[in-house]
Amino acid sequence: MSREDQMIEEMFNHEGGLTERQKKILAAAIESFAEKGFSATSTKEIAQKAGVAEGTIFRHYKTKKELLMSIVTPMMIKLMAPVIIKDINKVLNHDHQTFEDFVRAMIDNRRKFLKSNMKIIKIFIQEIPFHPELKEQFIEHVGSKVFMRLRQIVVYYQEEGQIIKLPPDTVIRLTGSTLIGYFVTQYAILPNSEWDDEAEVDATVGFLMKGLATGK
Amino acid sequence: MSREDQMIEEMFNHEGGLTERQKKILAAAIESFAEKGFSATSTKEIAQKAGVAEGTIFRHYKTKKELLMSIVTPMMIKLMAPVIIKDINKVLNHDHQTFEDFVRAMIDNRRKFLKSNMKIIKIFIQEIPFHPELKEQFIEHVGSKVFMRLRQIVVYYQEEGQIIKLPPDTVIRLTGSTLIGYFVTQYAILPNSEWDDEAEVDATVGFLMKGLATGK
DNA sequence: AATAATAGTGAGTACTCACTCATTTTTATA
DNA sequence: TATAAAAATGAGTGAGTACTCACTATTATT
Repeated sequence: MSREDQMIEEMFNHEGGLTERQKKILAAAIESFAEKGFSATSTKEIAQKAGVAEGTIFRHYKTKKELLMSIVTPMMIKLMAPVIIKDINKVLNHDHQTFEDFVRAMIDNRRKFLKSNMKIIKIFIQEIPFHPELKEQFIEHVGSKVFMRLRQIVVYYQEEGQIIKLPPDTVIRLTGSTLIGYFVTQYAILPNSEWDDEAEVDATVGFLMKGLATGK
Repeated sequence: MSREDQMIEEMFNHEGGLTERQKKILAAAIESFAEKGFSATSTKEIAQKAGVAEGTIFRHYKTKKELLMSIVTPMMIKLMAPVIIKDINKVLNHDHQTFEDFVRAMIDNRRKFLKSNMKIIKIFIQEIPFHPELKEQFIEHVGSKVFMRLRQIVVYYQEEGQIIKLPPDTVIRLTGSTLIGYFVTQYAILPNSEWDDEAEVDATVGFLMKGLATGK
């Protein structure tokens, strides 16, 4: 395990050092922030939902905003970790022979992440416009590192002749748009409707592959 | 001009019957809601920015929320109007010979709409998660009508043999994801960066066309 | 068992919130 | 120009707001 891997492992387990009450506060805050938004949620409400005195919240988090950040920041670490550790290695080790293999693996991987972090991701997206630090943190963590790796991956498959030689950033944008659109439709727009997932995944991946096929 | 067209015209000009002070209040509210969010904006702040007494706001709008709705609702009418009136007719009149012509016209059309309604659209997107009525209104106006028309358009080009015969809703999703991704990248993610728009539009449209090409 | 350190409490603080209403200012009508 | 109607005002209202702090309960250390 590399030094970088260890760093990330530590960041993951950072949540381990939480008291029982702290966990309750976090759970209550996640619930309320996701539902009503940061601004419209009162600390009194969080305390009640957590079954804790209001003062207890401020013993652990200096401000309400610090509570928000302690929910959202670790999620960003989680967001980037698998991309820069596992998937990139699989590509470089030729575990994913085709770009399609890679995309399908990404879909699986990101779906799991989405499902187990729905509420926190919701909070993150909802609050990004109002807290510039969030965007900055995101660029710092995800933007620089993940993007760099994704560029490498794209260039790799381009040089293999599997996908069109557009600028890598453009390829990432087109692929990202398509996959995010797939997830948003399934989980945000039509969360309760009938949805033939196998067919939709096939259509989406098929569309992507044809759209990015080499011009030859 | 059909009865439906007239209805929409009326809805458009609904803004006409506004006093000078009302316009100032709306402008101030749009500014603050877009920047800080609905919940974090106080009526006092809006009044000050508009150069108006706080009571004046409540003479025209019973509640702060009614003020929000009076900003956001007309925008939804504007959003759907051009789609259901102009573009659909052009398609049915064979003004857009190819699906590519249609997509490019849509990009132009929606870009103009976006540019002249940036802040209100920002407010709408930011507040949707916290006000279920907004989502319901959106489905009622945009969802039902616009979607129906888009389905017709897709079926038309499918029967012409220009695009693949996936379920129309899937085609709309893939096209929508691609175009929304293009706009979001340009205006929300990289609003200050260098961006070769001609190249990006060509890449995006090219990707779409190849991705949706018939399998023949 | 005594002491120290940490965690938890909830009433209290100064302040802000959306909204009201009696009063004043502006506009329309005669 | 006098009178009625409409619009605008801003001090006032009670109900919150995030956050503090003197105090109590619990846990760890000697």
